[in-house]
Amino acid sequence: MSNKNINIKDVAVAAGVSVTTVSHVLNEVSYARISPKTRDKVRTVAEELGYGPNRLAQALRTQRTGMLGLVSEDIATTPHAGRIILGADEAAKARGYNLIVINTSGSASLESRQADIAALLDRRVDGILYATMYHRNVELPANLGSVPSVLVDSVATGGNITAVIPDEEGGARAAVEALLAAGHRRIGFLNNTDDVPATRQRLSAFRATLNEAGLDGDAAPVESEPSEVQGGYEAARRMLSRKDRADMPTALFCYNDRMAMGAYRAAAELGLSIPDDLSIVGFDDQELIAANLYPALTTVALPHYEMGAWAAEHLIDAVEGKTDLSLMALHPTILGCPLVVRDSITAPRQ
Amino acid sequence: MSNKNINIKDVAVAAGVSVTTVSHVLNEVSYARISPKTRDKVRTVAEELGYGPNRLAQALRTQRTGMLGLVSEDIATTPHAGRIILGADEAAKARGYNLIVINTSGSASLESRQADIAALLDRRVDGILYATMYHRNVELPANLGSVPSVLVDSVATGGNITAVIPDEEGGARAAVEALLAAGHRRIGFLNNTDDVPATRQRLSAFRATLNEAGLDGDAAPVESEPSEVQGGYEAARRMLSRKDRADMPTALFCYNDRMAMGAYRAAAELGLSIPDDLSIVGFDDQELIAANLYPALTTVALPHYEMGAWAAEHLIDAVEGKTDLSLMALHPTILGCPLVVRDSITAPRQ
DNA sequence: GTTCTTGTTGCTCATCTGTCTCCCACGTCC
DNA sequence: GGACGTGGGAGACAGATGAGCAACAAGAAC
Repeated sequence: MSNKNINIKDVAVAAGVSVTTVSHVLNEVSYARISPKTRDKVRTVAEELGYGPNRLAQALRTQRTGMLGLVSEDIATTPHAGRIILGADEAAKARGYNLIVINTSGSASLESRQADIAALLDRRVDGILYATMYHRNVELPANLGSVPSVLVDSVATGGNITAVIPDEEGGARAAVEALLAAGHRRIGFLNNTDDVPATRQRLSAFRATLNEAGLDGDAAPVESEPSEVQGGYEAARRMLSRKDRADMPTALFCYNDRMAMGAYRAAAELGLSIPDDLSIVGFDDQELIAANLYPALTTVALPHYEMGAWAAEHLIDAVEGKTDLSLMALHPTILGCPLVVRDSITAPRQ
Repeated sequence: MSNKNINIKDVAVAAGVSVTTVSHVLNEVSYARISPKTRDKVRTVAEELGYGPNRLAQALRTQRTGMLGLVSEDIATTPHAGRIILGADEAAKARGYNLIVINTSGSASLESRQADIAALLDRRVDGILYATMYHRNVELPANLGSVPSVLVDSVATGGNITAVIPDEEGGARAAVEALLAAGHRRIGFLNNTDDVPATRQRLSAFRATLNEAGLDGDAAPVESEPSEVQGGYEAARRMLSRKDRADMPTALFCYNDRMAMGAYRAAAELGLSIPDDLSIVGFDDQELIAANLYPALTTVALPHYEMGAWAAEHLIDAVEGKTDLSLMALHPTILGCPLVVRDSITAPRQ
């Protein structure tokens, strides 16, 4: 398809019919009565000429562009953004849509983000996906509301916009349960210091899961540091340098893979071998880290691909009138965070 | 700007002038003679109404969409893709263009990649950026030629399409020179086994740089493995387990940061401390790894952001007739790979 | 057996989407 | 009657869409 410079009129002339007929045939207009012979002729000619409709003209007339705007915060900083884009792109492509991707920074002014949305609206996108790079409450540009939109990986401060987010609690639960299942009873948590939902939810799930296993979740050791490698290192040093040996955790649940990476180093320095002396679970499944640490890190995957695909899918449904987004806007949709088993968990010694 | 549903006619009516006049004023058409009063009036009204031109109609009329297609191979696999997109997006945005991003897989069939290009052409993008995720020769879809295009991070097998690639040799040279400058004389190279240009070019630059320093580059030790962490580990084990201690390298140049990560582990196992016993330089500057290893890895950065920006910039120049891409197509443009100094290099012992 | 009505089938015409741009019109002042 | 200053009209871009027009057949009325 799509030899530029061939338009519907060329096809009409070559097939010896009117433009209208070509349009009717190619769009399979239901009420159009056209003989099978003519239909064949039109289709054959269109094919031969390599005709593809000019989507601009089409969009102008039908008031539908088949384009979705994807504004993504900090696209380059994390590999997560790529997975969201990939999921959205594949879902969109499967339904004949394309993505206009615009990068914005999480620290960008509201005006600049508003300008990005405006650019998308000027292009008459059918809907907008607004993706943030970590699950938190965001303040949305006001003009976002003028077109169907879905939030990816965050919820809006004002509420009432459809959103998909990861199941932080479920993921944390899965991580802790994996440690419990391996036989661990003294489990520590290296938490983040940022005030984001994930921090609170992973912590509460951590405690709750321990409580449900008959342990004292509220007494379980937690050390908080910034969620980087260095923070993980320091939190782990503190936690693993406890006075009483019998008190020391045999397993660590880390807020993310980067902190887990720091914990690996702390363990190495303290002469603790992973997983024999210390089991570790991470969170995020940043493959570059998780798969490449030694031993490879068992961790919880964030469903970025799935969130991107879910968002695109439902946005398109809304655009096509198959769904009412406002109904879904009441509560964010929560997608599971599966455990990715590698080699960093085993039974505790003895 | 861009309150949907407000069109130029609304502005014309509200301002009490014709559509033509509004168009003339807003586009600052040079030959249009319109009184300052009228101009003010039109602009004020347009502002008040929140008018923004419908880019679709504009594009249909002017035969220019202000959109660039970016087809990116394996967008989600590496963070590099994000940097290319970011560079391209920022350069494009600065000139009023937007990007339609389409993902494709490096292993996708030529037809499927051709279909992606076709979708872009149907949307009448002004030009196409074709980004691959590692610098190699690619076979391009034939329909790419029908619109100005630029290859990012690779060169075409057929040649004669403008391309930007990283300066592999310069980067390797910088890495080796950093080791030489620190005083190292016995330097090993952990190379990749893939048959890509980078493999050959980094190797030849490695040898050449040593030769120029008065050393015997051709005798310098090289171990090749797949360019992953595990490969780096194995190559480093072999290289660092040489019979003769006096023969052992005091510094390692690694094909990429992942291999360097493997080398770190090998060094740790062999009781070699980095950088005191062994200096290491990587390549790629994958921040997640390079900045987070301990000690932080000195490495060579690939100019992905810069390549994306360069490509968008020159593509737009070509679209706007300011540049003739075919002139640049003769030789790929080469962008520098700067050394990123961290903590993994120091002077050799004694 | 002819003419008229009615119904189908097959396809086309006119109009619309929103914007740009070439060309023309009108008035005024020398 | 030009020159100048101001502004408007009518396509054109490429396609979508619904009303409507021929052509023909079958049945009805005479």
